[in-house]
Amino acid sequence: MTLTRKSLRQQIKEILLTRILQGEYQPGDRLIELQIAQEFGTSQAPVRESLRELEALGFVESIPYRGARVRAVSQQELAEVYPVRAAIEEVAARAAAARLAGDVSALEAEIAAMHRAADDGDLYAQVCHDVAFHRLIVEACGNRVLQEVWRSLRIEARTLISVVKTEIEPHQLADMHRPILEALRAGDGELAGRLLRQHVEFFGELVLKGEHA
Amino acid sequence: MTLTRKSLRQQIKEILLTRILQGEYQPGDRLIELQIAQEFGTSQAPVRESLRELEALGFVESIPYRGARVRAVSQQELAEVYPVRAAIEEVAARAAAARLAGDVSALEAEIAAMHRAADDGDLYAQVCHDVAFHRLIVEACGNRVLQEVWRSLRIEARTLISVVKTEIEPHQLADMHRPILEALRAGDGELAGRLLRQHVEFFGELVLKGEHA
DNA sequence: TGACTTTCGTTTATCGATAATTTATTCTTG
DNA sequence: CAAGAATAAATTATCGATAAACGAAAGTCA
Repeated sequence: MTLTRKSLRQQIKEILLTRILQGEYQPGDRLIELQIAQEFGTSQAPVRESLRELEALGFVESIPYRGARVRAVSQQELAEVYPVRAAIEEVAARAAAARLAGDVSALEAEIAAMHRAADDGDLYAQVCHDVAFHRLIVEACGNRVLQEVWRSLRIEARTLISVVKTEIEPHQLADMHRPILEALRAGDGELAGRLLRQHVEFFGELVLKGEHA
Repeated sequence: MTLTRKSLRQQIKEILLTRILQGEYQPGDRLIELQIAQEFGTSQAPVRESLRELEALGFVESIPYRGARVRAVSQQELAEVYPVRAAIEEVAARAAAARLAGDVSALEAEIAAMHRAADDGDLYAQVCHDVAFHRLIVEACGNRVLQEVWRSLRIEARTLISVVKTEIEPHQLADMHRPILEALRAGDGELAGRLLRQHVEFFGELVLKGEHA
């Protein structure tokens, strides 16, 4: 009788992903199938499938017969995400304005949480709530394809890197979300979209500037 | 000595994908691992991995212990692709205008090919060149992330469905691309982006209208 | 010495078989 | 006859072992 509800593949994938996101595995580190299998007391097969999934998600890259490594996210790639994000979040905001019907309480809560995190000097929490704010808008838009694309950008994993490299006053960062929220409250999707696009593009430019550091 | 250069997994994946795209496997059809393995004379493992990849690509969906099926693309999903496509192709066109430096010969060739296909009444070829036109712009933009997202929309697989359901005169369809080309030739990214966005949105609306059919 | 070949250890890719799970079917039992 | 338990059939998930490919190190010959 197993206590586990999920498949081994799923469990292993999640553990590996956690390790990658938390930096336990560094970019470039090799992920050797049998070695990992041994650690978890499983056979090679589920580990192999996990790695393939992580490869599809873009966290790992592998070469035939040479194995898998943690993928390094280049500064260029990081910067390239922003124009795409800006464009699809604009679309999301336009659609979200109508569907939210002025109910922006969840967004309000995220801004408040950002301020709390800023007070505590908890950078990680601040990033989480920042991302959550954006995710709420994307999820409110009702377009599944858009949501899937947004998720595929893996913004959680990348934003953290960006923020660390930029130098913005945390409370100011939180307040930058307020005009977007107000536009959504007013049901003005056109405005909300434009503001959100500019907001995201602004950070894209910050990343570009940080490139010389 | 094997004649095959690629891994079994890769080969099987490609064959299965072809069958799905060509409609040999219909949406909802079950893909049974051992059955496929037997057909190709391999073991279950490479088939299984192929199915997992196709699942990640969105062509197949699977439920634990219940197997994989060819994924059905709903009309809704089809319609939802267009706003996303419109947004990212707009970004692509803006960037492409600068990088093409007025060299639109490849685009010109695709429009010509569309007309030839229209003359031949070859709908499939027409769709291919239509998609190729858009792909050329996306590839010219230089943003790898954007390209990856565009590919993930699997426009080849979906456009075919759309076109079949719409009733546009083929030559007219081809000519609709010309203003975009001219804007790119003139290096006016802003205009090219706007035109391309409208162009894609136009088809999105066609799909919506066809929904009642 | 230096380019080429061979050998060896490591790791992935594939295999064949078994365990686990689901669905359908048959068998109770009231 | 219907509801539920037990069983059977089909299929996926996992295993342990083997084959194939790669990279590095040792060996060979001019």
